Amino acid sequence: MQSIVFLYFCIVKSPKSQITIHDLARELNISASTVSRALNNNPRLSNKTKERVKKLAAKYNYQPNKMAASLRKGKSNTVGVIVPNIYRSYFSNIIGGLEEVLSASGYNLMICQSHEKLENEKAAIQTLLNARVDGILMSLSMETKNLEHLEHSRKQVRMLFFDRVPLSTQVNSVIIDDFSAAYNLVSHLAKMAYKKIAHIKGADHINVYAERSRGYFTAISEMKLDHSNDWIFEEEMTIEGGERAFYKLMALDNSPDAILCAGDFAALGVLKAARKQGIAVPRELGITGFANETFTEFTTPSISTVHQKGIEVGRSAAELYLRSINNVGGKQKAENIVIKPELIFRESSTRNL
Amino acid sequence: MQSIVFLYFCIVKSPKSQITIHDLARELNISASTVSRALNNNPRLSNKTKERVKKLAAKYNYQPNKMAASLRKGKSNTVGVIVPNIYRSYFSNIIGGLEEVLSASGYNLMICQSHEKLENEKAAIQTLLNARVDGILMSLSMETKNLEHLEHSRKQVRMLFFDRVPLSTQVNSVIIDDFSAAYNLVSHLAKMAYKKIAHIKGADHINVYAERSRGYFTAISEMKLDHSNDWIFEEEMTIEGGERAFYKLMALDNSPDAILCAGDFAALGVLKAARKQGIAVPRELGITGFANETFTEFTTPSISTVHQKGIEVGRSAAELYLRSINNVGGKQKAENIVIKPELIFRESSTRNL
DNA sequence: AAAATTTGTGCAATCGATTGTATTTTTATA
DNA sequence: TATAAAAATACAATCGATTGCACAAATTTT
Repeated sequence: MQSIVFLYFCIVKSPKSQITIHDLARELNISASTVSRALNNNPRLSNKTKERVKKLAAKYNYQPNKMAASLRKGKSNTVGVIVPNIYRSYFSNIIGGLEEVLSASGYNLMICQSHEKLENEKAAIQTLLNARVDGILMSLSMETKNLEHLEHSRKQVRMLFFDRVPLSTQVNSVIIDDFSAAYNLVSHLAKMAYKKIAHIKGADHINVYAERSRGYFTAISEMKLDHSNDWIFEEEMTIEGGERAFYKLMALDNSPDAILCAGDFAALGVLKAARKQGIAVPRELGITGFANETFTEFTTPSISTVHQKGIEVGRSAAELYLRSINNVGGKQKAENIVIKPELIFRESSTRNL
Repeated sequence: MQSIVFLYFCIVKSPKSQITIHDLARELNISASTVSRALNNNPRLSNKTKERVKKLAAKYNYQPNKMAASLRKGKSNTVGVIVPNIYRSYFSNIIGGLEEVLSASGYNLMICQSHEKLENEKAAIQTLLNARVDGILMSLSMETKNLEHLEHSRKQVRMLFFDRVPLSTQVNSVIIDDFSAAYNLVSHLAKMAYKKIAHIKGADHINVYAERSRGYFTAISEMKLDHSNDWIFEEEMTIEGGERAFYKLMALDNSPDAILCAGDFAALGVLKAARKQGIAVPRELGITGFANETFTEFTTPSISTVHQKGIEVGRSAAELYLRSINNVGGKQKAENIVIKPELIFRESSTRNL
């Protein structure tokens, strides 16, 4: 008796096996292939049959098994996405943009985070290849300096990079114009009569940081502004990184009066430390960040920064990806899209002269 | 000639078809089933054979086709996640926690956003069912008032809810103790000698908002604090919602001296409006929020709020899910886990008396 | 040395949908 | 009416991995 009750629980609780085209075919006394064709609107079938099949499918709430279809078609309609992490608003915005475009074209997203570790990046690629994604859209982790681990995935699926892209290889990519953004920030600071502009920079092997630095140096030299090697610090783009750099800069005989930070969190660190030291921002010290994190709008003073248009980057990446897969025959040249970011001038760098 | 060149491009550019167990079997002169067993460490095989197979698999960088395995096993090792959106830090933290635990157990995540729309929620469920996920972990959208659309998915896959959970049905769920959090915030405000505490509340059909309100009302009545229906506003949890409520509250003859907001963005709206009106926070007006969004730490004054421990919620949800699937036979009672949130007292509600 | 085990592999069916080819049915034409 | 053409549908193989069962080889037991 006991066991019967037990069995009853199993039956009720375990997920019911789903309806297949064979079930439908049996009930309609037709073959499974006809059912398949009916559901896919194959022109070889009569409308009458199509109607009958669709009606029954609707009645039973038939759900096609995508795995079976994918296996047969050799195409999963899923694309993998790897980002350093989804916490940062820039990346979650990119994902939003990707999803918007790709889901409209019938693709699913499988999202992985590298947490800035090469190991995780490799593992994520494995996972996505096993899941037989049709393509991988990714942004490199901080630790990724060489691209060997991408070689065999490149052979198996279509790849596309956004934001943190390989410097060397010929691949489809979407980035923003970090160079101009940094250049224009310097120009803005100069207009605000800041004379000694320092730079807290990120690691040079990451293209975005390299470009921001290049924009800074180019602007400084073209505008013939004061400069000094003492004003350049490579740091982590974190609050602590910003604080550390700030204290070192303020300890100099010849301290700067403005700091271009390659990231918002570093800018925030500078701001916190400045407030603690009683240095007036923006009057005595101008600060700019990068990324337009939500908090930059609400600090006191609010922080000038660069809106990287994540959603737009995501959309462009998705569109470029779709274009590349619909162009299988054609000679494919790597396409590199550059999105113009938008400078947002706020209190931290705006002073009345 | 032209066509040959064309073909050449096709071959080079199109993803190479991947190695299968049959390829390995052929090369080793054994059967595919033996290869499969070797790779799965089946005890019936000799170590010698296993070694040979594994070595060759490594050499060719063999990737098992998960779709084929899933199809055969009737189990995809993928779980679907539906959140209102991934931009909000609470949800991205939950996803982080889910991923941490589930990926360690060999599961992949497929993430969908409802953007607070019932339509999107339904579509996401369809998509996940088609992808044959093993389970769906979700948080309801704002628009979801009735649960009919969940009925058939409940029959097909295991479901689990977090944060925004169904009020009625018996299902596994993970929530935080919103009631106590709100209760304790009121108690904290009372300790700070605020006498007239208002409440900007969310929609009552969402459990989290209902619980926050209940905590507020219970505290007010148990502590015998002043109260008035004029001090209660249901609003959207946005900056604008907070601003609107603030102006209405300040227009009263008997204005409150503290506002318990059911969300951080509303609290931020209140803060912005108060600053604009020259009302001193926290001296003249106490403010508290909910969610510990990043910006709450960096506003001036910083905002007191509730840390909802998203990562922990995500981990618990994942663990509960794993427990539930490993317990197929057993009588399954719905389990409801409640995480204790952490109150974070900052400047916006802390005054020296 | 013959019989009984144990161990190692192969065969073939299976998961569910798709699709080239074959077959049947219907309609049009001679 | 017989025949050709067109339309509708069925058959069977396929995608790649898994697994129950059968069978063969090696080992142990009697």
